[in-house]
Amino acid sequence: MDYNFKDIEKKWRAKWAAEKTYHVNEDANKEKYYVLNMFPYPSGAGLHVGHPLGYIASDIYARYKRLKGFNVLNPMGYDAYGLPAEQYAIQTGQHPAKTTEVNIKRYREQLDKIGFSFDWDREVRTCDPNYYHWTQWAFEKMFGSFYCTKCQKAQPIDKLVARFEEKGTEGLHAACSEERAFTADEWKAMTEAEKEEVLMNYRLAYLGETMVNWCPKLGTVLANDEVVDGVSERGGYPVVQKRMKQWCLRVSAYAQRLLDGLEAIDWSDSIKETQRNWIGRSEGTEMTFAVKDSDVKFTIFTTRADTIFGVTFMVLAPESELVAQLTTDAQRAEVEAYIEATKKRTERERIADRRVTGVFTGSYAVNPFTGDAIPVWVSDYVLAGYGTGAIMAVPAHDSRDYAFARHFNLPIIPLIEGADVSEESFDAKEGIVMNSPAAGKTAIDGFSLNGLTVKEAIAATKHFVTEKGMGRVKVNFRLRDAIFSRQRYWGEPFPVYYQNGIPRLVPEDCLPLELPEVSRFLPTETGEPPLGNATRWAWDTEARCVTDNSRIDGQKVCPLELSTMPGFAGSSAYYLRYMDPTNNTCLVSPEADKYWQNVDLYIGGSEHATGHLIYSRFWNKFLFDLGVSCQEEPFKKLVNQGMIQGRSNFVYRIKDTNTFVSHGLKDQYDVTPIHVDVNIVQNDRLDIKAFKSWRPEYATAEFVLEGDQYICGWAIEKMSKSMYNVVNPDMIIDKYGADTLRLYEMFLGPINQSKPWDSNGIDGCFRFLRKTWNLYFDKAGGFAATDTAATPENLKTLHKLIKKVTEDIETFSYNTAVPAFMIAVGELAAQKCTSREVLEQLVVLMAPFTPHIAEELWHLLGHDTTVCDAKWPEWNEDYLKEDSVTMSVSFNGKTRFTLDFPADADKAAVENAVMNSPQTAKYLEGKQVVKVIVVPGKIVNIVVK
RNA sequence: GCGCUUGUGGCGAAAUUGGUAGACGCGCCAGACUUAGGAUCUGGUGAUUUCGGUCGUGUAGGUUCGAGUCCUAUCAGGCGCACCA
Repeated sequence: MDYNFKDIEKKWRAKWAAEKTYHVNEDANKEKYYVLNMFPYPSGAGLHVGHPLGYIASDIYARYKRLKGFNVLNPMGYDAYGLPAEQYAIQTGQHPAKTTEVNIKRYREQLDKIGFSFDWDREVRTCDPNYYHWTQWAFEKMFGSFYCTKCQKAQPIDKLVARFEEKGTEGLHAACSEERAFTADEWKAMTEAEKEEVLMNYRLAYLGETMVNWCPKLGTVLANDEVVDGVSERGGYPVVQKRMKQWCLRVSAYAQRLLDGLEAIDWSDSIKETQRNWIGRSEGTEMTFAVKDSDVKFTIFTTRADTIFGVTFMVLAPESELVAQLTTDAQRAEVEAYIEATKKRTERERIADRRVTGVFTGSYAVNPFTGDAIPVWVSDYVLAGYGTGAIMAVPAHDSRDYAFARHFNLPIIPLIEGADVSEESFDAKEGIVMNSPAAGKTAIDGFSLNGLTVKEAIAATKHFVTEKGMGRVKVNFRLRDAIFSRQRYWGEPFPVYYQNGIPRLVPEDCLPLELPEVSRFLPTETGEPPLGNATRWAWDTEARCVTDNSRIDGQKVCPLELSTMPGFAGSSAYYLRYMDPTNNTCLVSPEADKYWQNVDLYIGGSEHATGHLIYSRFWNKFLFDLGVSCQEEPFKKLVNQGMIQGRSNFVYRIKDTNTFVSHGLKDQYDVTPIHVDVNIVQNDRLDIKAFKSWRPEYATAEFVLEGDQYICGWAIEKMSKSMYNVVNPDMIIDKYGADTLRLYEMFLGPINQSKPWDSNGIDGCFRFLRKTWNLYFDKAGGFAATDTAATPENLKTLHKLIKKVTEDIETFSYNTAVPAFMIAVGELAAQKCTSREVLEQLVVLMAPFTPHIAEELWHLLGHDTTVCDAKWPEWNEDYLKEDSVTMSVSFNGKTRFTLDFPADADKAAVENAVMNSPQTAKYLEGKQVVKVIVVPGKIVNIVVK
């Protein structure tokens, strides 16, 4: 009987859907296991073979866990809001709601063909009002919270208000945008607008005026992780720095917890390291400098407090407010010209062109240790957003300061014994400190660092600075607050309206605030949000509903916020929503949350390391503080699947002709390589007929063949339409079936490694499935399983396989599990095994990998339940025991021959037998035995002289 | 520049974690069956060799009876961060 994968797969897919085989409910009697894939953004191009890689890997694990008796949650949904979806819609001239709908349908069709065990009843879409209700809800909670740095958690903003009423900011521990100080009386005297403005400084979701990444082409601001090399990640358009009022999330408040949380989760070192880098914790000192002939004081941040005696100039960021205060009249024109010039440069230009630039302000700061006057400069190598936007420059021990000093001819004072700073700075934090202070000079209170190691000197300076009130020890993070508004149409609307200019929340019970229809949804270069085009887009505070724009009167009917939330908003807590996707009263019920806890296994690409994977950890920590999520970390274990690259094929056209030369002969001609559609090439052989009809201009093409074949060249490139190397899973499934595709994708190599797709090896996997199928049928086509007992040989093969496959699944080494199946099936075929007990367990082992064929065979074996409810077999070591072991005998580590021993032979017996064997005698001629090493079951090594 | 990661046949890759390197698959070679083969089945396949061997896991050292595996240095590729003071 033939392996008719088409009928088999179609039949079971229909049945699984009809019987809701993969639907799960909370079940207190069963242990839960939560498997999750990063949900896809449904692009217009559909799935290519790279997309399902992670889904297949997680599906195998989900099915395995189910067979092991766990109650497995394995959901799927769509990340449908955001920039990519909207850009696609704009490019194709359609409404994003429409393209999203169409794309999702296409995705679903493709996904359904691969035989996943997703519970589609739990599907979520980020653009669905029932879903984004809870995105908006979480935003409202963040707006209504501040971060207490003492108890290290989010707290209701009311608590902060109560505190201000009582004590003002005295002894306050709260994360904020800028430090402020006021008394209770001052607070009470503030107007409502003033109070609101103050509270914005502390809210976790706040309206802040900051430098943002503005992308004119996309017509929106972007978060830091959405900007790569100074251009937008989507589309590659230039990004400029612009001061704008934007909604932000105070992610920075959670920086320490985000860092600490990494210790407890099972993620790869590289992703953890990337996140640590992004969070960028840096312990240093803040020191205050006075300005000569002025009342102005300013603070700098340094990790090298020990180098205070080597400070020869100070530098301010061009955006710093201090610049205006410190610029003298004589220098004003020059400074203003410099700042104008800096503003014009985009981020990209600043990165590309690292010329040293800067200008003197005319002011001098006073070194608090020596009283020396130090010139204050402005330069764009100092960033406004980090530390205090001002630095003390120590050219001898910082390469950037060194370059600056060299360029402007400023003094360089070495502070470390033996450091040669004639050519470059000495940046390493090592060595013995000198010149601190220089010989013949004295510092305040006789302070000296001379003779200390750098480490000791840093500590001593910190201590001194703190004690004398000259500054404080400070931890800085590179992690910035996330900019949360986008001047775009296709995203979650903010549940915010403005009453007399003060932002207010749309009442919780009025959520979701639905995205309105607009006449034009295209973004504008000047940044007017498309939502401004909606006619009904104001909030009636009395009727508590959205109303007409025309009726805005500043009191009862107020304008709504017009920007929308960014792509990462909807993807930050979707794993919680899967637990309880249809709940209309809360994001997730406490019962569902308590049962499913958090994601046990999360699979997705490592490109989200500094985006989604930070934001969702932040979001979950916030919900944890609220008591909504019972786990602080959302994803216990993370597996990063590698990218599937494309394998392009080339034909070689002889220049100025329509003749194509086969790959092996191309060097004899002057040829142009041309990409050819990989779908008309098999095993690098061109289907000439298909090629001729591929494009009209090739209809008359002629060929120079090797033998009677045209061999194509190949190269590894990104999988993309323009390279004609996109392999569509539908075509593979049509030709070989979903089971073969699943098996082959796993067989391709380790799951976490990037690798090119190469259709060449797929036949091997198909042959294996056919062989497996044939194992269950006799020559006449009858079903072969009988009630004969399994032979010891059968059991050995089977249990070897159970052990190998179980261990490989547990460690995600699917690529080595597949060969184990191939070997086992080969052995069972050779053994002519027909034993039902063996064949049945083989089917269960295969079920996670190739569910369709397994289900078919399971039913042919006489079961009327699904194979998903079978029990994963356990291996028995007794069956694996060998009667005899083959041990290799080496001389000085070089293997010479092998000998067989009984499995239970002890060291002495083995040594005795080896030393008395004729082979050994032959090798020992004229040599002297120094030592004999016996590793039972493995090797005997004889050391000779 | 800093951090992470990977280097093994013609190709994708294995290697019980220090014990016979190259499992398994692709490709290639030979044979069988075929009108035919880009179908199927069987066998072979690291290099070299005077057929005894010898050499082989990016390179150079080291530890060890024994190293793909551990240590040191170095080279190359991939990824991430990057004027972060």
